[in-house]
Amino acid sequence: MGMREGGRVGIREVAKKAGVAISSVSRVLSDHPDVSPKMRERVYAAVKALDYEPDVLAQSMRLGKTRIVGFLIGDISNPLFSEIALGAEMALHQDRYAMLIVNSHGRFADDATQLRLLRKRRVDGFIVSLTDENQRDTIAELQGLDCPVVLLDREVPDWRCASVVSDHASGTRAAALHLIELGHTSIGLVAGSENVLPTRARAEALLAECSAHAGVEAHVAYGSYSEAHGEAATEALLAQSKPPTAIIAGSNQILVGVLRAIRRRHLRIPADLSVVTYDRSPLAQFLEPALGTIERDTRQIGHTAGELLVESLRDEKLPPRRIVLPVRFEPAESCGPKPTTSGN
Amino acid sequence: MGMREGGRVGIREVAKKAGVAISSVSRVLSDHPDVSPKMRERVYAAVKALDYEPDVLAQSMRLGKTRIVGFLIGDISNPLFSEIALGAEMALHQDRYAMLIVNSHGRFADDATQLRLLRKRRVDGFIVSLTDENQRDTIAELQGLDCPVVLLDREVPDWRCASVVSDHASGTRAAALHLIELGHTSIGLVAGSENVLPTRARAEALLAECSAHAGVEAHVAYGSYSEAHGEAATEALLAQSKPPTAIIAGSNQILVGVLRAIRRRHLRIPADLSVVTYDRSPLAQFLEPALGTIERDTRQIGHTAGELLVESLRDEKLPPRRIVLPVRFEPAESCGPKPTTSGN
DNA sequence: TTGTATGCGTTATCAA
DNA sequence: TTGATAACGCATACAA
Repeated sequence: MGMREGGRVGIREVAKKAGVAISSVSRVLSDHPDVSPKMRERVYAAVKALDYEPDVLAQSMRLGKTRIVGFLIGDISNPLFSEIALGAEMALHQDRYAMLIVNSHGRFADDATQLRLLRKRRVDGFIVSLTDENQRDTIAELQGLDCPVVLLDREVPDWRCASVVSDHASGTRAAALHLIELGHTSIGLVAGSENVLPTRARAEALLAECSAHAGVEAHVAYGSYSEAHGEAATEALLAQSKPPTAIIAGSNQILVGVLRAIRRRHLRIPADLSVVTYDRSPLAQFLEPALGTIERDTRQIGHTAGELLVESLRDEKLPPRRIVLPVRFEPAESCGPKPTTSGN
Repeated sequence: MGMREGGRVGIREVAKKAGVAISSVSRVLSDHPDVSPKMRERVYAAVKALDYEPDVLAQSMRLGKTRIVGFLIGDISNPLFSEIALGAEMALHQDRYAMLIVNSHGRFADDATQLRLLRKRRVDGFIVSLTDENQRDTIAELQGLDCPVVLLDREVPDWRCASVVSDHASGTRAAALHLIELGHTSIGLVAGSENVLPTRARAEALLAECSAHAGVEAHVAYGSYSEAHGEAATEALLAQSKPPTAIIAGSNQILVGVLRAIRRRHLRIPADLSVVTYDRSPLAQFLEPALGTIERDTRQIGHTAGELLVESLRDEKLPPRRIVLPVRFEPAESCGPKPTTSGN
């Protein structure tokens, strides 16, 4: 082993051992074209003998690149995000990028703070899922970055940026149409924050689909992506004089709240109320009845974002691409015909 | 703004602007005790005027510290792990540590590979949840690290290391006792890999509790933490001549397989078979019937691990601490009396 | 208390 | 094709 008394073994020791210049060692290890086979051999022998590993810190400092990607996300413990993170990590890992994950904890002010932190860490690129697309601080911070950024299901006003988005509209329209065909004339959407693209895209799509059918109306309850909002908004929707007969839950967390409210009111699904949700969770398949689900391949979303970022990292002058990924609607028993009695 | 033509603004520009030496700027910014108030003022003024930010890369290289912690985990998309990761990130973030997450994807060979990657990245410390505690490569890599490590629910043979573990035995004993009191005399545990502490601790506890009661036997099916194993192992257990009348699922993923097998056989819970599972998932509360659960505060596990690591980082010569966190058993309707008819 | 000068471990420029 | 050497941006030992 090449254990040196003081600390680690550096390129100097390798050069000395191989009897060549430091610069030659560097050239060999960075695959410079102009090196003789003999030189290669000697250097590699010394490297192996000393068990030398280049110091990435020094390399980063010299090259101005860290080969680290920053990943800003609302909350890694959200299964949706953690799946995306895994997909991204797999894509990045293939190109030897590491991933620094930071959470905004759903606090919009933390978007800018965490971006700044990542920038200070000198990450080479960003994958970003903002909590709020409209904060001036956040936008300024984003625009100030002089490295590739991939937005995850987000769009920032007046800023062209590479992004990976899901085709929320199509999935939502399919679900709405299904409910309408079952006779529902009032559909509630317990949505998340208006400040992110998916919420707006879904609400728009639902409203559009409903408007396209005479006598069908939609109720959208904006709020946060939380159980609490899911529960409260469902209560509010059902407390209306003419409550919806079908409800769409805007996320896994919201779904929990929706189901809580439904349980508290002792409503039967779908006899009293039809339910649809976005994004499948692992145990959903065992719920009774099975839930109609608007779903997408979360792993793929992350992987695509990772690939797109790597692509931009390879050639920083590439025009920003916007990739749209499919969304499916899977009907299930939780979607039934509109109840004939209007009471609850 | 301190925009410089070429690149970023460095400490040199600040020194020049303030009319002081580079070292004085450095001292002020690193809160050196011996600096006059006047100097402080001038430097901070220049810093503010130029919008100077120290280059962490250069700092890291100089200090030999990155203020980054490496987090090795089986699979961040596993809700259990992602909750732990969130807790850890919160603790680390408080001490201005960033977190580099890498996944071993449940492949034991990747434990060593990913650890090596993190080491090359020069992280200051590790939080590690191994896929396999007994691989020589992994152990060698771990022992070769010359920085603090916190093991997550793992223990490495013949190596003292700081760790955060759950009190698996107590939760498992409580569940077993509950089932035994309900009259069950054959309890199946669909466990995960024998190569990690939780599996062994749980199996041991179950076997011990069963042995302590005359006529009660336990069947442990080891395997992987996967749906596939959950399903296959459950099938195998139920196909025995004297199948268990209660089954404990070793993880969320295993639970999915267990429930699949149960559904395929059209067994009723708990009339035909009682079910208990480890680790609560978000939608579990809406399953019919509710599942008896052996659970713990995953967020706290991560947070504790983060704190413990920070503590070790503060004083590297601290003796390794082992922190044991509580595990609760929450009975529910899925645990019923032993079926009187022995058929299935 | 402040300034000067060296080195951290590389890569890259230039000359040989 | 190879070698000597100057940065990269900062922290610190030492001198003043």
